[in-house]
Amino acid sequence: MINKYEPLKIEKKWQKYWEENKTYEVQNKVQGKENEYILIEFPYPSGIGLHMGHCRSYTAIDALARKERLCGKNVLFPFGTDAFGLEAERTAIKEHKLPQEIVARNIETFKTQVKGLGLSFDWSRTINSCDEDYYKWTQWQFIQFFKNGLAEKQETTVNWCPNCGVLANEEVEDGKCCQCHSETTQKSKAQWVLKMTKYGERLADDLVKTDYLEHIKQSQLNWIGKSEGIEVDFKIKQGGTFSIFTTCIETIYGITFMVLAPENKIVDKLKEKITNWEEVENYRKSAAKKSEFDRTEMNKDKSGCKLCGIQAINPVNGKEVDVYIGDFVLVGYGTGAVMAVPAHDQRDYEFADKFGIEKIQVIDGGDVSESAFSKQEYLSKNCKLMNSEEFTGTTVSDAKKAIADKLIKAGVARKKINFKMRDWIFSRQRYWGEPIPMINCPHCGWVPEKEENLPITLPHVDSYEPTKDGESPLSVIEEFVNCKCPVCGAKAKRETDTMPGWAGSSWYFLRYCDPHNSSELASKEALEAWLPVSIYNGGNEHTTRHLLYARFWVKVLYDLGIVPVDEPFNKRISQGLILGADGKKMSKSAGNGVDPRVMVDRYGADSLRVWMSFIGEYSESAGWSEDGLKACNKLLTRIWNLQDLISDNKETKELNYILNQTIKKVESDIDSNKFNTAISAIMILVNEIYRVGGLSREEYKTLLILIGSFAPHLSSEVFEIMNFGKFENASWPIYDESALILDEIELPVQINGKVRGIIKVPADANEEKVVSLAKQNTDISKYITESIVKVIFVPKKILNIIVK
RNA sequence: GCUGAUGUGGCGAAAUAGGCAGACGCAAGGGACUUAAAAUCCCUCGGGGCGAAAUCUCCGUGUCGGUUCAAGUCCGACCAUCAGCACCA
Repeated sequence: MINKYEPLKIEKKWQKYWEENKTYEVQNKVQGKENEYILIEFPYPSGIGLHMGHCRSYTAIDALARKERLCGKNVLFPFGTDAFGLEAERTAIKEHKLPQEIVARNIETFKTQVKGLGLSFDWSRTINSCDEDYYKWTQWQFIQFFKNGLAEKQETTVNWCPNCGVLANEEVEDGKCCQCHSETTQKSKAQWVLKMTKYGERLADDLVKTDYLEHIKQSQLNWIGKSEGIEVDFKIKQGGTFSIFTTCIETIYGITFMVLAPENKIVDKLKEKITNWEEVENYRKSAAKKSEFDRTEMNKDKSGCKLCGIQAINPVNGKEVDVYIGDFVLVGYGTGAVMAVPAHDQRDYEFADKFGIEKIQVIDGGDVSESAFSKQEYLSKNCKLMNSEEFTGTTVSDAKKAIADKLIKAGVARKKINFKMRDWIFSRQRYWGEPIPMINCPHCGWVPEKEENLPITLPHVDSYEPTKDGESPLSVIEEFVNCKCPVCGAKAKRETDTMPGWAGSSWYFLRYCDPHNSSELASKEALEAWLPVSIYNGGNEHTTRHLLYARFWVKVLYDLGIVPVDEPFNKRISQGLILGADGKKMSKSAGNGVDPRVMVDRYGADSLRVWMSFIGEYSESAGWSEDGLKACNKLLTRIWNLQDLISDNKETKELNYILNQTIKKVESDIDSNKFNTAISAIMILVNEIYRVGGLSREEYKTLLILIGSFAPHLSSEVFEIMNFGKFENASWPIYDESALILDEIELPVQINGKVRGIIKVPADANEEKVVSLAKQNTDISKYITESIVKVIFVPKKILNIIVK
C-alpha cells in the first residue's frame, strides 16, 4: 500500500531540489537544441504580495515552458521585478520609509511566494528595474536616443494639481487628481520627450509582422491613429496664409467658415487686423484654463469666438469665409486649424448652429436638416457630389482624387499622413525613477553625462515627496545638481527629472538574454540567440501603451544596430481576471479577495496550479471557487493513487487509443493556450484508467508527464518513487498516429436532419455500405417510411437520409 | 459615438473545417462502504409532455429573420454586457 498524497511535504522537497540543482538555469546555446523565449511581464512587487491573477498567468505559462522543455527546446523563462514607479513611491510615502527599503523588502517576499508555486524560472537571470547595474543601461540607452536626435527638451503642457504638483497622465482621473481629488489644470513646462511620432508609420505598419490578438492590434492602431489626407493652404484676405489638414477633401466646396485652435500662433500674427481682440483674448484665456479632459470631453457644447475682420479664401473657388477660434480644434493635432463643412461634419454642424452660419450640402444622397451627413455614412454609399462646380456629379471616391490632384498641381496642397499619437513625454518630477543622465551647461547647452560615469545614481535622501513648485525633489539636493560639464568642464547643472515607470519596462526582456553583462546592455550573440520573444503574456490593463513603448524602443535600438530584430514579440496573450466568488473583481474593500498562499497551504501548489488552468478559458475572466480547487486536488489524489493499480504484465491494449488521443490533445491545447481543455482531457483519461482498472508502468509514466506541466511536484515525486529517473529529464511522449485510426467508428444517422440512431461502421466504409448498414438497423429503418430522395454522407461524420 | 470581444443548463464551461449541443468539473439528489462522519466508489442530473419504462416525443445555444440536407458555428438586423479609444479634422 502506497503512502498518502501529501502535497505540502513533497512540494517543499522539490522546490529545494530545483533551487539547489539549478534545474531550470539555461545557457544561451545548447548543442542540438532549438531556443525558445517565453516571457511573462515582470510584476511590480507590491507589499500585498502575490495575488490570484499572478498565479493564473504564471502557472499557465509555466506549463507551456515545461512542456516545451520536455519537447527538447532550450527554453528561456525568466523572472524579474519592476520596482521603479509611482506605486512604490506612494507606498513608501504612506509608510514613511524610503522606497529603497520598501522595494527590497517586497521583492524578497514576492520571490519567496513565487517560488512556493514551483515555477520553472531561471533564477540566475533575475533582474530588477531599480538596481543600479540595470538602470545604468536604461540611462545609457537614453543617451543613445539623445545622440540620435530622438530625445529632446520640449515645452509641453503637464497636468497640474494645486496640492500635489505635476501629475502623470495616469494620476489624473476624470480631470481630477487621483490623490487629493482637486481639479487639475494645464501648465506649460519644459520636458524631455522621446520622438515616438517619427516611428508612427512603422509602429502601425509592422503590426502585420506580429501574431497579437486582433483586439490588441486594433488598440495599437487606435492609439497610433494614423490618418491619410491632404494639407491645404488657405490665403488670408488681410495677409498671410495658414494650412489645414483634412481627410475629406471632397467636401471642400462646402466650406462656410474656418476654425483655428485658440493657441494657434497665427492668431497672434493677425492681432493688428482683428477688430475684437479683447474678446478673442478672453476666449483664449478661458480655453487655457480648461484641462485636457474638459477640452476633449465629447458631446459638450461647442464654444468659439469669431476673429472679426478676418476672412480666409477657399483655394478651389475663391470664396471668402469667416475665421473663428474654437477649443474643439486641438493645437497638437494636424496644423491646429480646420476647414469647417457643417453639412458634412457633426462638430462643424453644431458650431454653425451656435453661430448662425450657413450650411452648404455638397454630397448628395443624405439629409442635412437635422444633423450632418458625415463621412461615416456617405463613404459606404457611393454618393455623388453636388454644388461643387466641375466636380458636381462625380462620385466621392473620384472627387477625392480629382480635387486633391487639382490643388496639388496648383501648388497649394500636398498629401499628408497624420498621427493621433504624440511624442512620449519622458520627464517626471518625481524622486523614484531613473535620473535622466543629462547636464545643462551654460556654454554647451544640454549634453549627456559621460557614459563611463553611468549610472547616475539616486541619492539617498530624507525627503523625496513631490515639491509644491513642480520641480523634481532632486532639484533641492545641491550635491546632486551641481556638476561639471562633461564637454568644457564649466560649472553646470544636472537634470533633476527622472524617467517614467514605463522606461525600465521597455527593454527588460533584452536584459534577460544577458543579465550580468557589465560592458553592454546585452551581447549581440545573446540577443541573437533568443529574440524575438516567441510568446509574451501580460495583463490587459497596460497592454496598449506598454507594447507601443517597447516596440518603439526596440525599433530604435534596431536602427542603431544594437538589437537584431525590429519587432520584439511574436505573439502577445493576456490572461483574464480572477474574480471573487461573488463575480466581482477581487479587492480589499469588497472583501472577496483570496490569498493564494492560504490555498497553497490548504491544498498544495500543484492543486492550485491545476485549478488555475482548469478554471476557464485563459483569456476570459473567471470566478474563484474553492470547490473547484478541491476537485483539482481530487484529480491529483486519483493520479497519485494509481500507483496501486500498476501491473507490469498487463497486456491489454484497452488504453492505447485514449492514451494517444490524450497526448495529442494535451499537446495541442497547451500550444494554443487552451489549458482548461488540456486538464479535462487528462481527467477523461484518468476516469478511463479507473474504469479499465489498471495500467502499465509505461502508461503511468506518460500520464505523469502530461500532468507534470501543471503539477510538477507530484510528477517529480512519483517519478522518483517509480524509478522513472529524474522528471526534468523525461521526454514529452510522441503519440502514435496509427493508434488513433480506428477500424470501426460510430456514425450518427439522421433521417430528414434528425438523429435517429448511431451505427457502427468500418472506418473506411463507402456511402453504399453505410446506407445498407443503416437500413439493417431497425431503430433507424422504421423512420424510412417513404421513398429516399437524397442521401448525404460525410465520411466519419454523418449520414443524412432525406425521405419524402 | 467608434473599434473590438462576449452572450450555451442551477453554476464554471466544452463543441478541429457547418455534422450527435451541454464533454470535463462544481453544486444537488440517490446508493455502497462506515458505529458515525470525513474520505473513497457507483448511479441520476437542460426544460416540457405521454408513460410502467425510455432506446418515445416536442422544445432548447441573447432576440428576430435568412442560407443549407444540416446552424451554437455562416449571412442580415436588433438587444444586452465587457474592454479600449473618444471633438483627431
